[in-house]
Amino acid sequence: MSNDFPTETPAVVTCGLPYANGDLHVGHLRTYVGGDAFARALETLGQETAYVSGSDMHGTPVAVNAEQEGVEPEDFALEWHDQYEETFPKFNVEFDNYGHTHDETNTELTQEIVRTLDEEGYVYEKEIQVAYDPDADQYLPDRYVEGTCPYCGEKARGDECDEGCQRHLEPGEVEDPRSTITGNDAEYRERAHKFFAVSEFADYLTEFLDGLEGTSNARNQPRQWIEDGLQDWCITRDMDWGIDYPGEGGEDLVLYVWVDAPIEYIASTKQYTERVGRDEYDWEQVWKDEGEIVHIIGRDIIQHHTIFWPAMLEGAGYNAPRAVAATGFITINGKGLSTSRNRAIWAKEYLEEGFHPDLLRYYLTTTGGLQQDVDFSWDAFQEKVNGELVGTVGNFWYRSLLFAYRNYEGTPDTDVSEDVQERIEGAIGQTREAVNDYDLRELGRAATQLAQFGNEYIQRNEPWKLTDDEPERAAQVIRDCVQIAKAVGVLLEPIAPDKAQALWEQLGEDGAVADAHLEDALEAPPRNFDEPGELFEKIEDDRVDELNEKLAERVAAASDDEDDGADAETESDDTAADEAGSMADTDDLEPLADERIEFEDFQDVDIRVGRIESAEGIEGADDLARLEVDIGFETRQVVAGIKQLHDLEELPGEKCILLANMAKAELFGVESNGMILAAGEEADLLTTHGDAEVGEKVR
RNA sequence: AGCGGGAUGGGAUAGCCAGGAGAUUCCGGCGGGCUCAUAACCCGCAGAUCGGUAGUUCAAAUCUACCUCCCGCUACCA
Repeated sequence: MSNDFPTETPAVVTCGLPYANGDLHVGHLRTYVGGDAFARALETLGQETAYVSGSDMHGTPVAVNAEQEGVEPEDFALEWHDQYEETFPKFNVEFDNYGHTHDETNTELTQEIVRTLDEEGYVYEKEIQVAYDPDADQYLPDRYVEGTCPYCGEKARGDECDEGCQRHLEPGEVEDPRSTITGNDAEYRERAHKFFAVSEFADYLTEFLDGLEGTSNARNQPRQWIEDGLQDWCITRDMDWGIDYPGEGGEDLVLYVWVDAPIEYIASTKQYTERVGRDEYDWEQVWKDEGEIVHIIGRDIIQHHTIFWPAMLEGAGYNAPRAVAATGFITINGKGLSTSRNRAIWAKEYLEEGFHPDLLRYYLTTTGGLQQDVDFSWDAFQEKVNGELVGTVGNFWYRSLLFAYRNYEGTPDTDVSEDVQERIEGAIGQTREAVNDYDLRELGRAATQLAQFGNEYIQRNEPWKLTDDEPERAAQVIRDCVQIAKAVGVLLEPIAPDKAQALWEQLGEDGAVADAHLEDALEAPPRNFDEPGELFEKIEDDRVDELNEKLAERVAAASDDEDDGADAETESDDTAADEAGSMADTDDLEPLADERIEFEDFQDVDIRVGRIESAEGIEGADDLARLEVDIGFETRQVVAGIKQLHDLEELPGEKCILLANMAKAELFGVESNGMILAAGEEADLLTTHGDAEVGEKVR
């Protein structure tokens, strides 16, 4: 789009709604901080911008969890909503409006939009099979039901095949349905539901994606869906919790959560207008007339924002989004973030450790590209903070301002040199480009590289040597440095607003650096300012060790809990089995096979003598071990479920029996090329007791 | 099975969409400088078959095809 930011028309930046169902962690923060930084950067460019979001209150998980806690869904969700609203400002994530999907604005707007879609002929009614629990006398939407995936045959939830092919499942698709509430077998009943004719938008969406800005994954991923043929979308559910379906024939239906959730973007903007006035910001102009809509989301909800949502907007006569920027996930120490295993850095925890929010903001926005998955570790965090924020930015700020203060009581009374002026202009250009590329890392780099230039500049010119003999040149150098310091502050504000503001105040500037525009980076700072202080503090090694230990302990404790839980469930069985095993009670043995096979059949099986070369556990798997087995001709990598049953260190050197022509398989991402033979629950390894050589066939 | 992301000097990353002298930045190593500054900062050096193979091209890290390996989501059954 040639229509670069800043545009004549106002912009709205949104970020994916946090689902009111659990604590916030760094994975969430990456999206909200990213959106916040982007919105701030737009404003620095002089773009009229609103940054809005809200809590996602509806849907079955909230209803289910509320039920388990014995509270009303609304109260349950509101509690989380309140917590989110409190937490965001602590990370300097400042929404112009933060609402929730259950409030009046969103409820009304959602119903209005659905009504419009209906009137425009995009909504139709269809009888579908809905799972129904006859004992509990209720219908079972989405995750209230589980069963078998019709596509791959795996166990699946009502709304998606979570364990198998990952397909999104429409209501009525799951086979062998069972109620998750009662565990009862469910039956399918005919039930009239409302459908949104997404399929009619295929051509529109293809064109829409061609012009969509943001990250490439958001543009490419949905194309596959369109090529495969779009399915119409069931937009109603048999539930109490949600927004009532507004049209005829759906009196006891509520809207599917993904209908009203994105509409909160509009509703939240509307609330903002209602608060500040239409002259200040006009939500209708942005959403209906002309405006720049930018969605910052996690990469797990791309389809909703690039298929369903733009189709809804188009069908209801609203503007299409200009950009969808989808962030990658966060891993912790190289492993997947797991809330159930407590392998996560929680928002609350980070704050309790006493770290400044801007440090995490900087880390999350400048480590890796926006759509890249990013690893978080306290070591990397320390390295980035100490190296870039303390060493480069903080140090430059401090040495420049301190020198200026001591020798000139502020900004030396002279003009900025041409070279430095140009260098700052270059950084401004770099920033402008970064924003238009939705590249937050580059945004940060524009600032830190300028600070680095400042360090080189002061070093090269050595003003401390000039003050006596060449006072004018010294003043010039410091004048330049103070200007660079100020420019770095303006450029860094979107990412580290608090620290930038602190610098602003040290420079004796009035007002807020957040209100400054890029051009202000070239305006002279006040003539006088007070003695500056250090704005960034080093993180010591001891501190990092401590944090790593805490994290490790926590993760260990969580997996212990899990094991305990599992043990508790099966403990009696295990004990019984152990005793039975030693007594070889035939009642516990698998019955002998009745069917006989021919010798030819046995010939199909290629069993060899092997020697285990190495054995190591597989990360993340409790039982699986990766073995390298020498079978004479070659060494095979085999995955075996023996990790907990054997001392892996003792295995290398042991002979074993290996089924060599077993089909290859991949377990936990590790290829298994063969199968080790073992007996019984304890996986007692089969071996030879004579001098059979490695590679010899067993017959 | 599947889907997505990745493979670039010791480690971590950029560049790839819009091909053009074998490449960015950070950390680490080695050597030097400076002392205004938070043992900080500045300069220099070492180090790479840009995962593999084939192809398109005058030219490929960059495009195409295939392959190998890694990581995440799902799976503990080999």
